[in-house]
Amino acid sequence: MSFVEGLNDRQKEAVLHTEGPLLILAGAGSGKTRVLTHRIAYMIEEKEVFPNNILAITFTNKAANEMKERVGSLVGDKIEDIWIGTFHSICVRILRMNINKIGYDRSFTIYDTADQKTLIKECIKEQNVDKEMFKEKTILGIISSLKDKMKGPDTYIKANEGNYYNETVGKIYDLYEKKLRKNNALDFDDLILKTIQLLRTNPDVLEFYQRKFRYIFVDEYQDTNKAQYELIKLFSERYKNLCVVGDDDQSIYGWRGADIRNILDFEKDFPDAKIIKLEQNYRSTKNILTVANSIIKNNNERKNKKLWTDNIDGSPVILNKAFDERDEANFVAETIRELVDSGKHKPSECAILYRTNAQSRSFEEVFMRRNISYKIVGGLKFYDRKEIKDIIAYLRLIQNPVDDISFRRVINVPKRGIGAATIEKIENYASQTGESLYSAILDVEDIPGLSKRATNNLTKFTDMINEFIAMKEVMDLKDFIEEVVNDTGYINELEKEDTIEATTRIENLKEFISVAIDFEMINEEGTLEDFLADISLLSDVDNMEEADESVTMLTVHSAKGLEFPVVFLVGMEEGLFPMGRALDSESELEEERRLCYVAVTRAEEVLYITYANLRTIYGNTTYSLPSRFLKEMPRAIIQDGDEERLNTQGFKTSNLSFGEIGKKDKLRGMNKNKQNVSIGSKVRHKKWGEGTVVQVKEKSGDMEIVVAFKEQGIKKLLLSVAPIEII
DNA sequence: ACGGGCGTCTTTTTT
DNA sequence: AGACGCCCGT
Repeated sequence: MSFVEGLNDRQKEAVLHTEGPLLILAGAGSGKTRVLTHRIAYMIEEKEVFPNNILAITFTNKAANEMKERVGSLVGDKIEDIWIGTFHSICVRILRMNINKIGYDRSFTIYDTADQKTLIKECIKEQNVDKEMFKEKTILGIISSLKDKMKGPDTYIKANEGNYYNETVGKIYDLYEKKLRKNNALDFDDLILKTIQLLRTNPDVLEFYQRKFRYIFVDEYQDTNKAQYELIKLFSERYKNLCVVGDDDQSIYGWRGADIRNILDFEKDFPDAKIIKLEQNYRSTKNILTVANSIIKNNNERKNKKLWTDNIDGSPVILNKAFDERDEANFVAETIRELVDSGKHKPSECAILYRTNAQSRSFEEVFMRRNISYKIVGGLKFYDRKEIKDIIAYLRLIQNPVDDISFRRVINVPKRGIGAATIEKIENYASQTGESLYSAILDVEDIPGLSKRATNNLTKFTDMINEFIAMKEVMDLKDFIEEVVNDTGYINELEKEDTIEATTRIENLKEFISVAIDFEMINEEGTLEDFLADISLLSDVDNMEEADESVTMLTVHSAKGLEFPVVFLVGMEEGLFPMGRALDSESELEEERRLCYVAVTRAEEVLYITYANLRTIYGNTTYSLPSRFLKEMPRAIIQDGDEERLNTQGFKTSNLSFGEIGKKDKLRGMNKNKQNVSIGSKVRHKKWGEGTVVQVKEKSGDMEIVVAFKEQGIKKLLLSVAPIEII
């Protein structure tokens, strides 16, 4: 069997180049996964590389599973010995075996964002500082970005001497780290950082993994941050057989610490690196690709690369201007209806891509009303639900009793008469003795000031948890979790509630148990520890079911790596896409542009782009201009779906060229003698009917008027662009 | 221990 | 607009 059959020349070259550093610049839809999987298979089957000498790192579990499946179909059982996983899961695997060497217990807990928040709140409180000035979200953001850059609290404090705010943040950071340590817990960033620390301080461990990972792959290299970069460097130092795959044009996580320089500077960091560009696209039509190319070429910070395809021209990209977000949603719904009724596409082949999650609402409303089934990716995650977090907290406490965050979460859930006053007494005592909360209540008599009742309740609690700790050793996972759900009285309390909400929660818990069953099937030797680590590294896209008959709605970010025959890119307006605050920085604007590029390249056959004239964001209705990115698209292959429809709705439309769309709105109405508006004037609005002006004020060279409409209530309008006339 | 009222915030989120 | 967190009253 040949592993280069059916590949193009560039792809073949990438498969055959197995020794030394290699950068594969893989454009969207250029068959990168195919190259990666074939390259691994080729190495194993033809070059006699041992599977256990291969490490493949991806960013998502989904990508990891896909790779496992595809490589597995080429090499069979040997797949078992290859380390394929996300950065985080690979690190967990290494840490589970070795973290005791840097002073943690191997049963460590992984804290998610919510746990981090709880912890940081505690730190701020303990520092006794003005919490108006030190917002948890801001501080968490600073800490996370420092961690991404591998800067510890000490360096930060030193670098900010004399700066009260920063110094204080540094102290909070320091406290945060100490608390994590004390709870035997690691946050997501720590998984990488502690692995680096482990390798740096233990030469034998480092050598072991360097020898083991003789061949290394990293997918989505453009999204790596400093810490991940350092980790890869450590791993690959010995053999330098490092193959990274990425696309600088698809770097959209800069705001999370992804450093685009990692990919732009690969040749500098790894001399003698070979670079292969994959520019042939197998996914999209020529028309779609032309639009994508003409957008991305406006960026400066990029490698020179241009996608091309042998695919057909396809249908023109269709642009639609809507009146407001409801109108926009109706257009999308109608179009999907037509596509489905005419038998051209299934609902599951259609996706709606937006910039912010909040935009999904208008689509949901319209789709629900029209009975079109849909699913939303993102939003409230399964594992973020209260009942799931509660049960997980129980499991974590059982597994790692020094985890105070989990302790606090469950100590009085369900209610067992242990209130805030009692908890405070425990805390005071524990902070004196320096032990964990759970350890403190094991000797409950030693804690001063507790009531008889509280003491009793606490004893019952420790008896229960201790029993669980003993049980987990002898029971299988699913039975054990069921036991916890029942014996804690959690289900009981929900059943008593007898509300629809409580029933949903019970359903969710059942779902959680079936997650455990699935886990047990895949991991026969899996322990509670493994299970907890596994689920804390899961995301929403991972659980996306395929092949059902509904339209997918998701943010552009979540859509990365996916493809759909029909894509609706919606909300293409200045201030929304690109986002308002990205406008003052060139690099942020470029990231928005890459985001737009990612969106466009998700489409295989048909691409619709829509924008609305009027949009309500945060309860504020404003007029918006079409996105600048629209003006970067070539007029020639874009069909303005606008005209016909607007005419039927009675709106004026003009024949201005595409690049002038922005001006169209400004021009309209300017000659209508609107200057004489004052408080009390009666106006008629195209959509909202008659109203009375109640306020007039100047706003950035324009007049903003506030109008009380008879039916629709109070609206703010910009005089120059609002479709109103004075009556 | 719980609920109501009020102020605040609101981009994206692979782990 | 809507969600969330916090404070205070019961």
